[in-house]
Amino acid sequence: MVDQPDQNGRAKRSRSMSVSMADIARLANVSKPTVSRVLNGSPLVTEATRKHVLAVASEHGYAVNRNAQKLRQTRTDTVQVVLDFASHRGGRIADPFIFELLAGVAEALSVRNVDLLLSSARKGDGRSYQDQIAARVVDGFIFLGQGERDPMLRKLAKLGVPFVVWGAVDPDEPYCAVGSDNLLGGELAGRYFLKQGRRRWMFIGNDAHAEIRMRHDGLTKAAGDAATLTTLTSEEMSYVSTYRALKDHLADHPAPDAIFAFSDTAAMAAITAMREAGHIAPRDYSLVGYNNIPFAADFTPAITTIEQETHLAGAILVEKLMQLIDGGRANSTTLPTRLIVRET
Amino acid sequence: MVDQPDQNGRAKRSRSMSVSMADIARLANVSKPTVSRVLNGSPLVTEATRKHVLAVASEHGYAVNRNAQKLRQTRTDTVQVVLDFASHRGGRIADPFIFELLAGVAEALSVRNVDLLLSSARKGDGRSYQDQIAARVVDGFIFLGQGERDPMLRKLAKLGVPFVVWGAVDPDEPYCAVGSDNLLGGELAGRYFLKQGRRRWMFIGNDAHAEIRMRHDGLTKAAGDAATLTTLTSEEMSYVSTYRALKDHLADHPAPDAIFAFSDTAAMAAITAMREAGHIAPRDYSLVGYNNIPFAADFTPAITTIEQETHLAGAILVEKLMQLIDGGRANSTTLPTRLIVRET
DNA sequence: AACGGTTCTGAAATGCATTTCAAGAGTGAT
DNA sequence: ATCACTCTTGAAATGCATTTCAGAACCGTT
Repeated sequence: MVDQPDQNGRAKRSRSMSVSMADIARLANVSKPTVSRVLNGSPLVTEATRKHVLAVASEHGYAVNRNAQKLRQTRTDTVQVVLDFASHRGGRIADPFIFELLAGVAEALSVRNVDLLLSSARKGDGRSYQDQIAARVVDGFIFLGQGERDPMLRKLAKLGVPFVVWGAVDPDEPYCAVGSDNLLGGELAGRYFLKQGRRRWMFIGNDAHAEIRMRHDGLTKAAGDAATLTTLTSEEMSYVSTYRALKDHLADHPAPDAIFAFSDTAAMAAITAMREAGHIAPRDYSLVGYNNIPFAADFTPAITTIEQETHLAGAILVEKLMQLIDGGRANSTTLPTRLIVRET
Repeated sequence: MVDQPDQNGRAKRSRSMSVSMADIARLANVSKPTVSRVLNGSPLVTEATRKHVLAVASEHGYAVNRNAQKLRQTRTDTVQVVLDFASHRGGRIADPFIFELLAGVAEALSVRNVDLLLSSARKGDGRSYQDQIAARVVDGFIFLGQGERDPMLRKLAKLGVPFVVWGAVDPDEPYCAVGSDNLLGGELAGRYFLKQGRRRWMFIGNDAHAEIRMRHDGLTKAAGDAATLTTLTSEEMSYVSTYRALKDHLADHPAPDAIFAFSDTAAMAAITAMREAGHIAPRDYSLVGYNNIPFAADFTPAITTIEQETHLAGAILVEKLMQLIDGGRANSTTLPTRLIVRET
């Protein structure tokens, strides 16, 4: 029934190579339904038959053909995770944050025995996502780190495609988004600055991204009348561009005594630029980064930062998506953030 | 035939919701085979029928049921990428290197229209991988960043499961591995040191990993009689443990005038530890890291490092795997590495 | 011994697309 | 008008597991 693979790591694929449920049924002297029931843990079979069938199946290395199975069932038990690799490829990956999020999602799916189909964000109009559902490839989608693709997502939501998004939470959007409480993140940074007695704050980040804008808003809220706030923005916001922008700024402006950077990478750039202008943290200014990337703790000085709980985030994203797939509804949520105080 | 999804992002799932090829055939007044031929670009159909069928299909948002399709065909056009998330989860992710590799693989698969099933490395004996093949879920595997799982891989190879591995290339192993030319990497670092006139070298890394051992070997080879070589090892080799180990070492040993670190992260730790002992690069010593992580260029001082071509690596891994899946053979290859000279 | 009630098992229908093989339609040649 | 061909098209078989429904086997009752 099954051909022997040869030594060279290469299986001969004769026509009837694979074992089917019918084969197992025949070999075990039972019928297909019985085999099916055994394999699916149905309580309707006798312990004796169960053991016997299991033995035969295992002896022949039989595994249920998942395609036939999925063809018959409504569920595919597969979720597609859409990642924006492209934005990373050229400019390399700035933050390992998305990777951690992916790990969290992968773990949560694995616990539920759901497969993870990974794909890169397509240029697309969303039609390809619809097709994936129609083709019964996946039950739903998790979008990670899409910057600004709202129109497509809105359309997808209208079509009834089950999906969840990691990103800014906006109650007006018709889909379920999960994201850190960015407003709180900004506030936490602000309160920390107040406690340190800082009064001339700077925010580094590009408000074009909803998530970053909210961090900015949180900081503004915390500032109130107690502090002044300047903003440093550049299009790209990589390490290098942040460094340059800050250097330029310091050339003809007074230095801030507190900096809140939208990412730890930007925070490191800020520290370097400030040091070169003679300003040392925490002596001359306080600084808070974002994401708590592994290296933030190792940097000299160790960076005070806002942590987003990636593991929890993955679990919640998956939970919400499953609710949608089960035909329920799921509303957006923000996840708590936490200030991790280090040297800066 | 198709129900309207309602406003709430939630499709009603009535029994006969989905459109099948038979439906399209009926609606287009042709037979199933004709629809199938149209959708698969067969040249056997008239241009007129082709257009008509395509129009009907698109009008009804029809997409071929991939499960039925895969059930019929021998190929699944899906590859499983196995990643060692677990090693990252607890201790967070040290290097973004694996992520870049993943991006390279994802891109290469996407070009070939092959789906990517992402999974975390299981404790497993390899049985689960065999089952994935038997269950016709995937055609083969790509293992990324497995440290030491050779016995399992050897077994898998003997079973004829198509797979490729990113890692140390050992011609004695019965499977196809793709990896950087670590020996060359070590040599490049050594030659660089020689050119700088350095004579008292240090290698930082744990030889338990085959890849790292080869970098060590390459360095040793370059040293020849021209330089002395000490080795600094710790079990874990994170930033912190590397930093501590080097600090301890410097307390009662003379400082090296050249350091080759197995990773850029370790290189940063080394720079910090050395600086605190009063040794500044490149004034007092030369340093070469590994992987060219994005931050290596941004660090102060900018780190000289060895680059592994992740994008190319992804493409090669995929190419080799496809050869195996097509029933051919594939032998292991090493990919060129490149020294990127920066400040250190 | 006969009946009602449980348990367990199997035959057949079902989900959907691909492929083989044969037949139909159309063209040109004789 | 007929034969030989080439193009297109369709009926039916196939791949495999799940589910429904009916039947078999067995138990305890009366």
